[in-house]
Amino acid sequence: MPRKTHDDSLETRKRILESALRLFSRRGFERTSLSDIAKYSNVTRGAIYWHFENKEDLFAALCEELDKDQFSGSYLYEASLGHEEDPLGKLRGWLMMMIDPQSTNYINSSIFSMVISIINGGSTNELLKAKVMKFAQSRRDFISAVIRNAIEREQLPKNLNVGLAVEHLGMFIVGFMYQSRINMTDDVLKNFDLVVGKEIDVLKTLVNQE
Amino acid sequence: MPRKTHDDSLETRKRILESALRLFSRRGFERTSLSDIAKYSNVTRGAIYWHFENKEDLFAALCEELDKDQFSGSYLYEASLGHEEDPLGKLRGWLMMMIDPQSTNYINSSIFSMVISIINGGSTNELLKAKVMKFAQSRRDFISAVIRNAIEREQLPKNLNVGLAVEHLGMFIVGFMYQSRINMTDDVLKNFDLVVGKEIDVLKTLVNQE
Amino acid sequence: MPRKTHDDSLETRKRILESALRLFSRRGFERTSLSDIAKYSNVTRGAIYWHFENKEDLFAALCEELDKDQFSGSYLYEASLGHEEDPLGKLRGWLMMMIDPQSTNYINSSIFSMVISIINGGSTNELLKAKVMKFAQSRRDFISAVIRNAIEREQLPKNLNVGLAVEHLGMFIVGFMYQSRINMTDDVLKNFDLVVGKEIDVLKTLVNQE
Amino acid sequence: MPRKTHDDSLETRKRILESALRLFSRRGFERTSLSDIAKYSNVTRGAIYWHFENKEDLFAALCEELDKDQFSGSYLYEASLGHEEDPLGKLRGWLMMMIDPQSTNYINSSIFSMVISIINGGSTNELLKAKVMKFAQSRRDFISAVIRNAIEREQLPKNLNVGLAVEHLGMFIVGFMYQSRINMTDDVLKNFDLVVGKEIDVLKTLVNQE
DNA sequence: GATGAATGAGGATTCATTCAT
DNA sequence: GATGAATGAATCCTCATTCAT
Repeated sequence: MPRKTHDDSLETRKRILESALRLFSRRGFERTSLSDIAKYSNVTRGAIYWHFENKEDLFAALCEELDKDQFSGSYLYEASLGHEEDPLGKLRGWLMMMIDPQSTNYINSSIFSMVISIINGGSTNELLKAKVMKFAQSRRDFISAVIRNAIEREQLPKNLNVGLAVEHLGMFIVGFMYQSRINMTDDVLKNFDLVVGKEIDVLKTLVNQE
Repeated sequence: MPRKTHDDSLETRKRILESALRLFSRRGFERTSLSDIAKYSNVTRGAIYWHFENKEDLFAALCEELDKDQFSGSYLYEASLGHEEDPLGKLRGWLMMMIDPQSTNYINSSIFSMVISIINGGSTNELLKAKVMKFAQSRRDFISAVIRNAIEREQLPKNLNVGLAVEHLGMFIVGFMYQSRINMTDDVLKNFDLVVGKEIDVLKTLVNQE
Repeated sequence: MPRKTHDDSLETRKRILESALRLFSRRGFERTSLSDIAKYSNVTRGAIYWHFENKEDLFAALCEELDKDQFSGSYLYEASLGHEEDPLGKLRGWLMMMIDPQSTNYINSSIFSMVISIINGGSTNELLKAKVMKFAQSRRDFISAVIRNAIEREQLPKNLNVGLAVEHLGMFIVGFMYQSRINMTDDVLKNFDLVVGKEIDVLKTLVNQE
Repeated sequence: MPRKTHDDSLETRKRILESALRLFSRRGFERTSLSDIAKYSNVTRGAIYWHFENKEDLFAALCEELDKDQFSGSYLYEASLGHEEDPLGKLRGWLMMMIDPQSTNYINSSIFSMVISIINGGSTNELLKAKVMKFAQSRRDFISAVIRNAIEREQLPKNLNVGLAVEHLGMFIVGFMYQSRINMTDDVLKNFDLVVGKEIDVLKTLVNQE
């Protein structure tokens, strides 16, 4: 039977999004059917279509949602604030959470395989691509703010190539994520603080060349 | 139609594998249908089933094939040979080829999205998973050989944490690959030699900690 | 939201019926969804169900509505009145309006495609069929009255086969309608007065045979 | 199990087309599902998709098929031949067959409701529309040839407005068809030879006006 | 009176797979 | 060795309909 109140409706929508996140990130966009999501959320397929236009739109909405709160309240968010005194330290803390299964950082990361599947996989829906891109871009922007903050606080050199640094961090994050999925040896997990430290060290050296 | 010779048959098989590589790496495993591959290879779907048991088997065969010659004749291959005098230099050269669309390194790299899609995507075919894992492992082994070689030649420190180094390089490669798919800024491409240089610098420091 | 007055309610009902007429006649019964009608009327689907039992009932109501005023105030209506002195002239005028996109005659005509879609399309709702039939019959009755009137006024022969004449006119109207939808050449539109004239000439000859 | 030989395949295709004709003309395009057609032809839905790209393509193929043989061997065909001495007589004979349930003329006629549903119903498939148009045009061409033939044989006046005549006949045919579906009185069926005669009489008068 | 939420049946379409030839 | 035909299950999506509010 239909949900009665507006709140019930929001609750349903939330349940669908949560299921979608879980299943998409577990099995990928293609291998997850709306049926799966419906079952997992205890709603009918029709309900999904009430809240979202189609499967791609659901994904786009998911991206938007994650975009909104992927960093809120996180170390990264704090690191991006102007008054933060140790942005680099916070960034480091945020990176360290990538190996903590409890953290949203950990969960959100898994969404990236979908991002790539959508962008690269030949979806012809330009609107969807745009939203997904925006999601990816948002992370860039956040990191960019943190880096600028760190320059301000003289934790990073003045002549840093900010664009390059942002991208380098992106490679680091994505690279870790994927490797860890395939079959990462314990070596990395055990030495993750070392690895993160090296990444930050490298960041410091990515200055503009004459 | 005339009975095909053994050579013709091999040729067909090769054409199918090539098409599969191209299409899988372009659109992903799920979004590529056997129909697509058949069309692209100018054979019928039936022909694919003559050469391969099913779609997953085709993918596994592809992995095996790539495994065989993904590094043969490449800088990486040379770097792994015992008599190579500058293994680190060759490794560097190999990494640099990741931005060259002509190189097999470039093409093969893109196969990794599939690897992840298979491993992560919930395929229940253990045999397939095993083959795919083996493929991924093979790259590890090769890189491992190179690194040992470099230690031998004193280009890398004796107390290097080899496993960690291998994994770090893996993260670097995969990270670059995926970032470049999403929307990498020119910053990285323009400074790719710098970036590769930093990675090698980091490698040198990944020593076992007391 | 405020409780609507009785007038508001009638207005809503009217809006729905108007939209239904427009959309049904444009796209046909099947291809028009209640959603389409709701959007076009700026009401919700639920509102439609308040006023009508279901889609078929909406259609039936539409037929009844059209039935009521399809001819009121038109030349045909005037032609059917006992005191009309030139019924055949009025009939002619009414037919001429079939090529005038502004006239209701033009619009109502297009409702016939639906009528056929319902009758022919295998609806199992006998009540609906009856209503639709009644609608079609109503036109017959009107035309019949006009023809009798014309006989009275000696514009048509006494021994006219009235049933046949009515049907012949029906064929003429429907035939024109459909042909003009497919791809009628200008020949007909340019010579429409001639064509209408011929139809009336024929009418005059449809007398009972010995 | 799959059909074995090429002939079997043609047989399957034919069965599908026949079922489609029967069901489409009985229930209309929209109300006929591919499932219905599959069941009626004793094949699976998949088989339909082997032979036709989609539902619209099936319809287009049906039109093409009907186009090919809608007039072959009929009176109309004979009437269109240059050596026919009584084209108008044959035309008349062809028209008379519209009330014979056994004749293809009778069956084919019913396809026109679909034609209109497609053309008018908002299909966005331009290719389909073109094919359907071609089907409709083909009838025009045939009738046109007959009329020219009749002029040649001096059965129709030299200064006949051929385009108008063709269209008038079209209106007559379609008009009859639809009226007979709704609820035509016996008056027309009983007097059909009279009605057809009148139509031919009218044809003779559709001359170009000064 | 009307809305918003949800259902569920059914429809078109895709696609891996099978198999007689 | 390879093809063409066919199957059938799964998937996305639409839509009439219901009903608590």
